[in-house]
Amino acid sequence: MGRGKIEIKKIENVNSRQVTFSKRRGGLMKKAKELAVLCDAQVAVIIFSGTGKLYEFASSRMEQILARYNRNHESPELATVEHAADQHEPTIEVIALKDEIERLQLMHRRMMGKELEGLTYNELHNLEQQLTEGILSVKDRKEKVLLEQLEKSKLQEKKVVQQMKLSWKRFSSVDLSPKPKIPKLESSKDCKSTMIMD
Amino acid sequence: MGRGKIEIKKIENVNSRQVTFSKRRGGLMKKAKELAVLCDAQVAVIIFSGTGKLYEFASSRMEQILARYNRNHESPELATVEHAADQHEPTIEVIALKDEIERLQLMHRRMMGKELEGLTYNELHNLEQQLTEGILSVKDRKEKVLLEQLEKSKLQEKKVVQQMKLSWKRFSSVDLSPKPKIPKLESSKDCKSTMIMD
DNA sequence: ATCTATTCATAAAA
DNA sequence: TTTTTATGAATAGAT
Repeated sequence: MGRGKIEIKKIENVNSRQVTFSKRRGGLMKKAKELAVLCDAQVAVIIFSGTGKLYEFASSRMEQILARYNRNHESPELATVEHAADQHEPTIEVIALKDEIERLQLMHRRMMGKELEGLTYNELHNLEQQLTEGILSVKDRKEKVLLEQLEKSKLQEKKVVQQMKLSWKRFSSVDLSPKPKIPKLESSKDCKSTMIMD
Repeated sequence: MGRGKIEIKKIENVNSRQVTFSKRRGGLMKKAKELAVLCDAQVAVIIFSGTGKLYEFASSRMEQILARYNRNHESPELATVEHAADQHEPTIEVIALKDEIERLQLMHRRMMGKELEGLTYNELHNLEQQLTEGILSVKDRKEKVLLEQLEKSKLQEKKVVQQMKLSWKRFSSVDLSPKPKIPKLESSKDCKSTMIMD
């Protein structure tokens, strides 16, 4: 229905794909609304653009239609299913990957204490167990990190103190040192602390 | 688009409403499919006829689209973390999806207390905070589930007790009949106690 | 976004 | 319901 017939396959040109999306989306929404009004039907349309933006139409509250769908979906013998449509071949892999992401995200949200509604007591218990173990490990690790930092600090401090002692000795030129000094070894990179005088 | 223009309002004639429904439903499904293919969009259409029959179209798994809808709908301001790159080669999208899975899996392992080596003290602290909040929510939910179960148990118990009382009464009142019937206790949730007759 | 030449969808009839 | 056909709608490509 335009200046020429088109083949129904993915439009490769990004710009015209976007334009067509916008036009046809509007058309689809209009048709959905007309169907709902003319035929007294309950209609819901959900569209995600290629860039992930959501568009929706619902002839009544979307939640209600989806709830009804979920109920009716359980009994397939009562539903006429005009299902389509495996597209090209890569989409199957992509769909699988997206499903996996979905699953992982749900798991993550549940570990954050969200969307726990569907879980049984045992599942909740296992989740709590996991979280408890996680916390213990994290606390352990935190402690270790702190200890390491402390150790480093002490070492640093010691070096600085030694450095200062040395400086002091040289400055006062008094040999009170009980033991002869081993040649100074400046191993650390930031122990540059400039020797005064000489 | 037909032999005459029509007004968009409910068609009162039942038969022509039915005919129009059938035709326009087909048209809508076709348009939905075309939109999905042409523009690489994810499209779902759900229709309940006036008589309650379900018709559906989904360009991929309906469950997956509805799940995605639920996520996006709850927080419209949070743009879905969809691939930033413009897809021309499916491999780019696939790689992006795999990376996301990688990221989510690492996050998950860290919440389980594994692979914490690279994290700073602050990151560990935040992680612990998250886990703590998660545990609190889970414990809350667990308690709620237990309470609900307890409530249900009590109700069930009450029903059973009533059932027994009733049975007892009948038993003792007709104990002169040749064959006293002892009704069986139905363990079903809806103890319909259908023991009339005699 | 707006404009048309075309194709498409469909109302009415069969 | 499905098919046919005349017509109004939707829209592809251009501006």
